[in-house]
Amino acid sequence: MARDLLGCLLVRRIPGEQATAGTIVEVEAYRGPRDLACHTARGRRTARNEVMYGPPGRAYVYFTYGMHHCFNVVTRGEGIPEAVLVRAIVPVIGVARMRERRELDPSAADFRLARGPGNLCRALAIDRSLNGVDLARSALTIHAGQSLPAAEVGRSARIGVAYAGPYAAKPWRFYVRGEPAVSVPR
DNA sequence: GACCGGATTGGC
DNA sequence: CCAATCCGGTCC
Repeated sequence: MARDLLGCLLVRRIPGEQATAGTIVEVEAYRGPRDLACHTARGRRTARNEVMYGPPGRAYVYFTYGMHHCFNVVTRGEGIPEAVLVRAIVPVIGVARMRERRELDPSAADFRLARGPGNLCRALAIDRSLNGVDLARSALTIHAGQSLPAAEVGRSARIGVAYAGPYAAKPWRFYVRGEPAVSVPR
């Protein structure tokens, strides 16, 4: 599911504003109770991660480090709490609006607008008000894109999960090779 | 109710 | 390397 999300278009709509959107180029799979890096590790079930236990195709948005949001796609649900973290998109629609939200130096390249999960959420104005929304019909939607040749997909360990013991090294991060919008290790 | 640390980011 | 900044998970 994580691999399949690469190449899809993530669209953010706000009434009275131009839409903003981009192509997904970096994701990570979080594989439920057995995965010590997952918010549902060891069957944890709390108000924060509750939507991971619900139906698939919804947004799981959480707030972290006191200042950043992260956006996930719930992939299994109904008792199987797994999700895919979306870490980067290539800005495609409403690029100027995304730039306004980021307040970056005007000389910064477009590929920096939504590189990294926190930056992506800022660029698309994603916050906890979108936690639980249906990604097929809501202010945040995902649309099929062109499929990627396997040769263009890179894999690595996930970012920022060094605490997860044996699961820290699992190669469950997927990204588009050579794409500058992908966060650090490309 | 206290305490600890985070699926990050950007600056030094 | 480290500060920013606040919420949630955990334990008492």
